[in-house]
Amino acid sequence: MAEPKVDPEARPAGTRATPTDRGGGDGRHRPRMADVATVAGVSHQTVSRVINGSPNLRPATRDRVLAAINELGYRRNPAARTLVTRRSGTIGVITADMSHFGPASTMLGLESASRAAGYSLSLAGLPEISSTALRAAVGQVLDQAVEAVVVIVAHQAALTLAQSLRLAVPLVLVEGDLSATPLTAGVDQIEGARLATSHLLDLGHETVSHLPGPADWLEASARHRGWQMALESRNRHIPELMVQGDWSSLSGYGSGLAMLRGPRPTAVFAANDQMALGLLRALHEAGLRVPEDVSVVGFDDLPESGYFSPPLTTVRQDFQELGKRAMALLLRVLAGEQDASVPLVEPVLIIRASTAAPAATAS
Amino acid sequence: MAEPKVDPEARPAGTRATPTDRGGGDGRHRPRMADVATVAGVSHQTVSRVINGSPNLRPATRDRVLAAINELGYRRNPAARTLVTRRSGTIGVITADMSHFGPASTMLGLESASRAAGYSLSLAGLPEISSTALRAAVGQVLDQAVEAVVVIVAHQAALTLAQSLRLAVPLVLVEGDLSATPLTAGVDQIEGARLATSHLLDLGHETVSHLPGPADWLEASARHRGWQMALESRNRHIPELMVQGDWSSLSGYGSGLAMLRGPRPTAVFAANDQMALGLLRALHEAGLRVPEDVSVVGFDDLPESGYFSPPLTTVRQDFQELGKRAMALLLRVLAGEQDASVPLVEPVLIIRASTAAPAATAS
DNA sequence: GGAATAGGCCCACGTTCGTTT
DNA sequence: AAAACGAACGTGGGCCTATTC
Repeated sequence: MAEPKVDPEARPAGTRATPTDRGGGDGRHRPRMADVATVAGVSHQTVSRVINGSPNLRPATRDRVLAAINELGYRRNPAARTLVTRRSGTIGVITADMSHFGPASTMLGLESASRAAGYSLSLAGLPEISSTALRAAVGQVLDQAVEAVVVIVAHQAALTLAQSLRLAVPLVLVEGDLSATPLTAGVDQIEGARLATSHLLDLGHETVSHLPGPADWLEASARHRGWQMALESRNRHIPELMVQGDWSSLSGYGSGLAMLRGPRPTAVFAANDQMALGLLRALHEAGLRVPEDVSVVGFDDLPESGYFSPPLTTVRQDFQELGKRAMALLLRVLAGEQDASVPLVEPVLIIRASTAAPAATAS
Repeated sequence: MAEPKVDPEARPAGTRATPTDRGGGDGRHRPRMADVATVAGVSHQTVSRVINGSPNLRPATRDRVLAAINELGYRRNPAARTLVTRRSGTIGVITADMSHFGPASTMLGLESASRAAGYSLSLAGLPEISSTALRAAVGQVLDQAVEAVVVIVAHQAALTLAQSLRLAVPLVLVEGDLSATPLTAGVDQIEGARLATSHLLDLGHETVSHLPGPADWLEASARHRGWQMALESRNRHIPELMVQGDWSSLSGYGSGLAMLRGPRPTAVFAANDQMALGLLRALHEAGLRVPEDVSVVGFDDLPESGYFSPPLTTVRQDFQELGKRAMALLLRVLAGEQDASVPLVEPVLIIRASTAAPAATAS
């Protein structure tokens, strides 16, 4: 285990501060409760009472203590506090790639919700998606004595781990599926995929092709299922899947090129906006017009998606709300609620210019 | 100050665990060092020595302790450790909008670098960009007893705060300017803007218009300056600024529309890729071709930018590298280096299809 | 003069460090 | 040389005493 390699205080390494070092309240060290007590002329326990809002306090005393706190710039020591209360007030967050819009926005929602609840966040990233890396990340946050763990990695490996791991603290998985894991917050991916597919069907398309995301990501498989269910419920032919993407625009582009070598679909539902963008590009380069020749629907509604060429019809998920729900779920579990759960976030279809009725068939 | 509202342990509120509660090593509680010691038949100090790799240890003892640690699943208590060592091993990270690609990627780099150095990250988000919110966020991480603070908010307000604040711990500002703040890591924005502008000039454009970002963001003003310097150094006319954007595609679109009402430039340097995208959209809707009628350069190189219509010529910044440099800088400062600094990250021009020589002028 | 009310004292939390055996 | 002892980090909780009306 790597250790911090440096000492933040200018004291020579190995030297310990002796009690006389601090000289009873001079400005050299971080003041502690006792220093405040001295200045206010009370005991440190009274300072503690003031800070924690005990009701039995003479206003004059409280004011004196508050003034002393202010004067010294006192902040309580979270380590000492954690030690005695056995509560760290910290939640561990594990994320795979926070440079992506979805997870990053989820973290944003999580952060504001956690702060509102008085918790702080300790972060752990995943250098790669693997069971080992996940395990290491869990260990990393556990070493921070977190009171709970949130995993924003909607990957099969994370699901498996969540199911197998027996932690002393609750673990919430942020994913988009109604899976078998007890603690889950997510967006209703299946409904989102249905929305997208039905929209295209409603426009008059005979059927809809699907550009799937990586199969081991839970959102990808859920969207795949939703697409399939939407077609089945209307008794439509289920086209062969397009070449599976990896969420990136490049893979969407590649899948689009591959698609163009076969019979051309009139409508495509791409598993996310990035891949949809790559697909748009491939279609454009092939001289096909969107939506006249091919309609395209994405998923996510990136901030940029409304400015693609053409502006992309897509399914919006409210990631920030997702983060908030995950936190709400956690709070309930921490409060002791047995079978706590939160409803899935409902996705919304955003209709723009990349979808239209198919050109008159075989006319 | 909001407090965590719940108790993670299933113990009734208000009840304290008495020493007999834990029953000397049963599985009910998080084991402590003393439990390990009991199992291994040594004192708890010896366990500490094993964990901290003290040289004076009989191998047999070490093995026994290690076995006990394993058997009990012992993890040391960071609070107790922090209390006595006066080191939290935690760095506070303040970010304004981590759902954006830049800051999020920077955090990614920061996270991996900090973990490698044995530090963990404590996160604080900004509900809004303001001096007050910044101050609150700093307070929030300070309440975590962080050993240092990284501010990923390249805003004027953050710069001002960083200069005025006298913290007991170092504060590194991640921004893109060679400003007067002592502790800074950044990408060379001026050079990036120069790269973009010169590229357009080299293609034969008489001059280059600029779609600026919000003036109170340091990157925006640096890019503005870089653009201006590039034109000046070649004695080119400096066109009036386009309507200032707010980094969003929408604002780029709006600025584009406004531009089309005046004399049309042949080349535009947009302060980021999102605004460039909005501009592309506005140009497209006006029936103008890019790059034939207007050349456009962006800044950032989003993962999507290569798939815009047309693929966007832009200036790439390596955000992850930026995060790593910020961390490297911090480590040096924490190690006591007086005038520590790290070189700016060099941006790279990525030439794609949105730039070309101007159409023959006044032919 | 008995009940509130205000505030002090002791201890424990789980580590690490200097000293001693 | 190897390991135990004792103390200390700064806070919060239980308990108890000294005020106050």
